[in-house]
Amino acid sequence: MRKHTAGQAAALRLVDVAERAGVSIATASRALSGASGVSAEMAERVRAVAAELGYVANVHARSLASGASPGVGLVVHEIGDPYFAEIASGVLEVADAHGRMVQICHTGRDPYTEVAQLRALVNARVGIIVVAGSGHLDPDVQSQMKAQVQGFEAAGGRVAVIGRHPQLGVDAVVPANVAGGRAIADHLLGLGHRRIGVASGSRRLATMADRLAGVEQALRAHGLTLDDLPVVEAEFTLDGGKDAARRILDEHPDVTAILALNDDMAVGVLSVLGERGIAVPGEISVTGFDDVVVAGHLSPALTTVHLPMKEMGRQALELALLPRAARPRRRTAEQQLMVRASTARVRG
Amino acid sequence: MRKHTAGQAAALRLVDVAERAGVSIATASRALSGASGVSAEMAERVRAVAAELGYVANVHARSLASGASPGVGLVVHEIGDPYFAEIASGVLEVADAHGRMVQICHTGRDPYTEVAQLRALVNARVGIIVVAGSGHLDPDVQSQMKAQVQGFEAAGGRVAVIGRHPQLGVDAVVPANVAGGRAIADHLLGLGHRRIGVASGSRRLATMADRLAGVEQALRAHGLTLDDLPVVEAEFTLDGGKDAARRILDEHPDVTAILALNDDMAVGVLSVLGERGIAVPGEISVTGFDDVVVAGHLSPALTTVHLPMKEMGRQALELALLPRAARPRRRTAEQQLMVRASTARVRG
DNA sequence: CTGAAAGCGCTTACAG
DNA sequence: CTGAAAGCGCTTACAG
Repeated sequence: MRKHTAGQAAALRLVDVAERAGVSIATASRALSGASGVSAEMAERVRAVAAELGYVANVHARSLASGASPGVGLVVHEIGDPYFAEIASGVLEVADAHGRMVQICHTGRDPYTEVAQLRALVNARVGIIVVAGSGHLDPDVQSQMKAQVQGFEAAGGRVAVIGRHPQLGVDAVVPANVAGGRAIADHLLGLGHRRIGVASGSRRLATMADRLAGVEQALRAHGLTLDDLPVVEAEFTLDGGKDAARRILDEHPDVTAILALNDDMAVGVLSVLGERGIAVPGEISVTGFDDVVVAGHLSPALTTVHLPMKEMGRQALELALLPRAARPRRRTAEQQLMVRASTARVRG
Repeated sequence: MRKHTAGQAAALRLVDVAERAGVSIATASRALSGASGVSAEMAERVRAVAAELGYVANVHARSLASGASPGVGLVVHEIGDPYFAEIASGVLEVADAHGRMVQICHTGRDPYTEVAQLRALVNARVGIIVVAGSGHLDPDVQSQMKAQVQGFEAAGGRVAVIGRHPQLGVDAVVPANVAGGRAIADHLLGLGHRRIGVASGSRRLATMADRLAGVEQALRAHGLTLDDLPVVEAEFTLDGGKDAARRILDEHPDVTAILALNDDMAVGVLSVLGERGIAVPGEISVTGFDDVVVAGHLSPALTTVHLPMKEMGRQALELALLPRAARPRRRTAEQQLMVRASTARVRG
């Protein structure tokens, strides 16, 4: 007896369609999957019957039989974070257009959790994986990531990453983090700032390394290096930004600007400056990075580096939808400096 | 020959574990799924072997054989929207804790797309569906939703919704939208505002109806009704807020406050007021609804109604994880008025 | 408690 | 081009 007959919901099966169309399930299967080896009229008839009945293939049966899966897995650090939410939006848009479902995983910003989520996705037999978090500089993390990814691709899976993942060897959409870091630091230096506090996330992340490298390039043109600046590491979040701001202000009360390595941190920085009654940009200038949607509406409107997050999400999935290339593809996502109200010429 | 032997990634199967443990696959299956009918030591041995080998069951095979699926589907209007991103974060957190993967779907705010996504999820054979968007007042939409949901639950699926969905008859987490609407309108009225423009999303949404009903309750205490106010319908987004603000200002230049029915719209309203050089709250007060994370950091900090979005996401999935009850459960998510800098006593 | 066997709903060589 | 049959990796009555 069929399962689920308790409800009226018992889904149609391929046999139902085949019977109604007067063909074998083999023919019905081929017609529906668009495979060759069926006459045009036969295929048309089967498809018409399927459409009429509202038949949709059971993905589990299909995946089990074919070994392939249409599912796409998306790994983000934290979906509540606007940066990842906007990327996810782009991924969903493209997935939708291709009739694919996306499974989404949190890592909570822990690299080993990321490896575990990757494994979970592989076990869930998705056909494509998009990793939206930055690569990690730790060799142990890298090799574990690489093992998962290679196993997955060897089995026919496709993966694309957003951000630089050293050594991973897969298709990637790489934001212009170095150029962005250079641009935002140049902007601050051009306004006369020299005592710049940097609010950074974990420096083990490739994203952080790249943004800092850009900052360093700009500094060098002015005879400075990062070592001359207070660079404070904290969580790469709003609360982390608060934390970093407090430490910068307490230990280096003479800073005239705080350069946060993402907008979330910048919001936290603004919040602490507000609490302490420090005027922005009157007394201290503040910058962010990413340009999340609300950045232009903050108090004050945030000077930051724009990155096209949604587009990055779209491109990553599009890359992964392409057949695997002999050598990994790489798309660069351009940055753009957005000068707004949170920065001004250095005081005094 | 086994599939996938091209790569080293050929996943282990239950037979591999069973062989290694010296038992039948039936016993191995029972041991691993925690079913009864296996001796404790046998079960322990099998589990040890599975752990050692790193075996994870193929979800597709398992779902196909058992008819049940551990997957959870999440339907949101737009994942790039902070309201839904925060809800999703809560859902993912609980899903993670239960070892379940979540498939996420966009509706683009279209009710018929929502029905279609529901159907897609049912076809994907998830075991649980969480619908995060507001219910719709259109009877045709309601009956289509209901048909999908009932079929799904009849087949053993579980669904929970966030927001009021009239007639749906499923477990629900319902935010205190009426009370919130009353509170925010009361606040404005208490400050002396009478000419209040309302920036609303589609009034076909239950959420909108409820928030407006709350506003109306507050108005009545002052001898007013909604009909006395300019209520402008637009997209329930930042751009929709801009649109609504322009129409309100152009057609009713005498308003002293604009009450937006969510924070996204409020941000758009603030943006237009800024463009036109209208001081907030000096000339016009502005309020939002939801209290997304950045609301307190906007320019000016937004007076709004706090809703615990992440917690709502958690609760919804927790409800859906429970066995179906005789009558639908309902949890209320409390609101809290957050008075910040965007509202002030009416001028002159 | 344990195992042999049927079956879940598909796809895909293999014949014809 | 079409179909009968094996097989994908599990679960679950059914015997023992």
